[in-house]
Amino acid sequence: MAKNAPLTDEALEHVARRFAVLAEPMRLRLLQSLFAGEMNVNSLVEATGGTQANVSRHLQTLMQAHLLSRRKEGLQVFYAIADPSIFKLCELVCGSLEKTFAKQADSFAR
Amino acid sequence: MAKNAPLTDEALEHVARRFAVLAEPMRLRLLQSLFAGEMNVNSLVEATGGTQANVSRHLQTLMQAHLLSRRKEGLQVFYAIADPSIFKLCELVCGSLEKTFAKQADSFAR
DNA sequence: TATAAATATGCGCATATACGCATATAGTTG
DNA sequence: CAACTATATGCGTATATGCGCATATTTATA
Repeated sequence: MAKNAPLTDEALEHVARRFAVLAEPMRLRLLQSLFAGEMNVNSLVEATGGTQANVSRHLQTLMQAHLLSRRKEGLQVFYAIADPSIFKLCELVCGSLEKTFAKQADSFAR
Repeated sequence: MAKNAPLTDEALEHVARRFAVLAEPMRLRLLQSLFAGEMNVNSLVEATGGTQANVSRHLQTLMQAHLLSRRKEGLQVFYAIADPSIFKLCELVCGSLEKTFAKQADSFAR
């Protein structure tokens, strides 16, 4: 996307969709919990403080975006991060936000 | 965000907001146009095919997210990318999507 | 000062989606 | 098969936001 040929409209929509999937605090919370390794739904419900229905729905959204993998074991379903680019994405955004806030703090300090 | 302490709710909302700003095709189109260097609003209107009002609004959104810088010169206003993390973010997402689609194509091919 | 050009903004509508509630489905165990 | 557990889903509502249209604002120029 950088210096390469401009993306087609369809490609841009895919990129936008990927960002949209990451644009919900609850989904970020789920991903953050899964950073430590795979977890079943109930554990994620406890870890995030969400309702079971809502957590299940968000997990489905993350699955459809190919960001998670799903494994059934008896009654339980275990989810895990399937797309390692998530780690760097979050790191990049956090780093950028830190810089921005540091600048703002700085401009107040002097 | 990776192995570090979990982010606070407030921090998560900021991260989500950053992703949300990137979750619109028109804004991605604007950023893509600006990858080549700073441009004024009218040029961006032509480059993206959007209306002047809509382009102006999206530029404001990108400004509020601290992703762009703004420079006035007479009647014109020039915008430029102010946060270089955008480049890597887009590269990461594009790379990840390419892999996903390649896998899907592969699973059909055999 | 009047006019024109470039950009920004107020407003209304249409659409997307997050959430809560209830319920359905799948799998286990008695 | 009945009861129970874990997870998924249908439905309605509230909210957010993208867009078009008209208009306001800013700045240059005659």
